[in-house]
Amino acid sequence: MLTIGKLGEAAGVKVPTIRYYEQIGLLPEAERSSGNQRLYGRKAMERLAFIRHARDLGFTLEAIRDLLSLSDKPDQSCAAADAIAKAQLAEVESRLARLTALKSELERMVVQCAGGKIADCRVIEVLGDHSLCATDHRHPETEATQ
Amino acid sequence: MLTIGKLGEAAGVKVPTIRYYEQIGLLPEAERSSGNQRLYGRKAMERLAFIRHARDLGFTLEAIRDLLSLSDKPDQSCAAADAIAKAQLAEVESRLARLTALKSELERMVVQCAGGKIADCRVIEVLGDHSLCATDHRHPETEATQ
DNA sequence: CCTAATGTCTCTAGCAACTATAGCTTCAAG
DNA sequence: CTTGAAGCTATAGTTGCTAGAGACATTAGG
Repeated sequence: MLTIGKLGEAAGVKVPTIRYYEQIGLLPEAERSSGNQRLYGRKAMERLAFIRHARDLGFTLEAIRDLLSLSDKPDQSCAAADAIAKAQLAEVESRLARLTALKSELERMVVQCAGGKIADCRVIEVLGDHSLCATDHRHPETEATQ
Repeated sequence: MLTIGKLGEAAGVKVPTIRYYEQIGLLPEAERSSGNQRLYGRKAMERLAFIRHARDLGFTLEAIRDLLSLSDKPDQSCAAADAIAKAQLAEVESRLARLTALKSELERMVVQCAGGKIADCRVIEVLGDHSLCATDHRHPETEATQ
């Protein structure tokens, strides 16, 4: 049985994060030692590794919750799991497309900066006037962050 | 003079977001009508467009704050603005690299899902076992998992 | 066996960057 | 003059953690 610190180290997840996952019900309540410290076995370890890997792939905690509840029902069709993964793939592809456009605009901005005064700075100018920008970000509902 | 709703529509920014920007000092306090409603002129419109465009490019509000204060000093060197833009470009490039890796792993997961039962589902399996995954995310030092 | 240094406990609050709700007041159209 | 949309303030919620305070548990060294 591992204490929370060892588990975190093994899974690459910080201790407060593990407690947070328990709090929101992603991990079951851990067993406790006589001194009230959390103890984890192999099952908890695997579940945490699953969560972390899915987080690394950008799945939201909600999606992970769904995937975990699916993985508890091995006899059902995996269509739902497939759908979640496909949605995630679509999300990643759209972010990728947006980021690629962003990158080229930023590159143009940076290259054009001749190192003079602010008044002549292309960075400021391009940001101030959307029409100087080739790319169209008219209604991006998706976040650029994360 | 525009009301907040018109301004928001013109700039593609939601009304509560404009009030939020004012609250955190990104926009100056707006003039008010006799009935206490905010009124905006061309200068506010340009400033909001600048913010919006920079947000679209993924700049944080802090970076935008810096860029705005730079743009108010047209005689200074634009090295600082250039540095902010370069940092943003580096950030975008690193996200891009990560997302590209993510995309290929998700694609593999989805393609391999044969549409059977959860017990055989590659999506669940790959998520549960990091060693099934070629790409190495986020914790290269802790991941001797093999 | 005692002590000091970690590790763990709970609880609360904070971060970005908004978004939503409630309960008002003001404004423009008919 | 009335009605409905749009505005106002203030507060709280969102996601996925992270940081801090103050108290208890465990462990390594002397």
